[in-house]
Amino acid sequence: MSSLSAPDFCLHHTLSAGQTFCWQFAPDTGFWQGYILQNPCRIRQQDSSLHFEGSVTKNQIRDYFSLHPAWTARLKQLPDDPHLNKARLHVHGLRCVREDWFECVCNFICSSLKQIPQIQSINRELRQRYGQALPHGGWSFPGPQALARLTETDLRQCRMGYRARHLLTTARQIDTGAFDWHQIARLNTDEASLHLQQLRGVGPKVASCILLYAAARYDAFPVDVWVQKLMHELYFPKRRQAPSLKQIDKISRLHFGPLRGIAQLFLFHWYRTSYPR
DNA sequence: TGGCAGGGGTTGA
DNA sequence: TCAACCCCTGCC
Repeated sequence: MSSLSAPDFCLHHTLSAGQTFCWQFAPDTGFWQGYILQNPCRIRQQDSSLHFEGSVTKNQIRDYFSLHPAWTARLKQLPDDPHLNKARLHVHGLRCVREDWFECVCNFICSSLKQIPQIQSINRELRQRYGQALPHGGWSFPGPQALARLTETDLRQCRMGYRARHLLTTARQIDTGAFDWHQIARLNTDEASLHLQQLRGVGPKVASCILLYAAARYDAFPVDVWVQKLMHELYFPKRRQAPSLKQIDKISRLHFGPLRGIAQLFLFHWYRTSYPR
């Protein structure tokens, strides 16, 4: 068992915030079991220390959980907003993960009209059916090439329903080179979002999630029904109708600035788990 | 036990 | 703008 210091970090908030779907919590041992860059590992937090075992390195853990001083510095740049301040207090230690990009694409294509446990189940099925057994246990997440070889019927066995067609087309778009992930680095976030939306099953919401959780684009602002609800309730309580997606996009830029994605992360997780109703 | 509504979007008409 | 898309869960 190895350890590393992780002050101002909460493993539990970070892994239950709907950013990543390859982790499972074992309440009896207090360990989270999952994968970092195809490395199976078990991690437990005790105060400000992380104890872990598996084939993962300390630096991989630091990169995955954004355990860098830059993160703390970034938080200081968030606006002084009463709701956001409350959210930051309630879900203190929540950080943005840095997920593998292809796994992130697949997770969020499968996330439409699905709840977290179902997305986790699809991730497990994809690994066990179409990944490879890893030397230290567990299964790799299949790459685009492996998925592109499959049929829609194969993918439907992972209980993803109509999303199978989307996932298969996307895997083939990537495998044939019709879509190039590395383009993202050369584009600003709005352009990168449009680039991602060339992939089948990727709309504005899924594209923003991919940019935020796999490309560390902290100005990406995913708007789902929860964010729409919280923006309405917290920021426009007098309006009868919920603000439109376009209005929320505009307001979030003005109100939260270039780190609006981090603001979204805190508000979303707080609203879903601790917001008093 | 079974029927029904609804859910963390996207597509295509 | 809106129905259709699958499957799972919670509720009655």
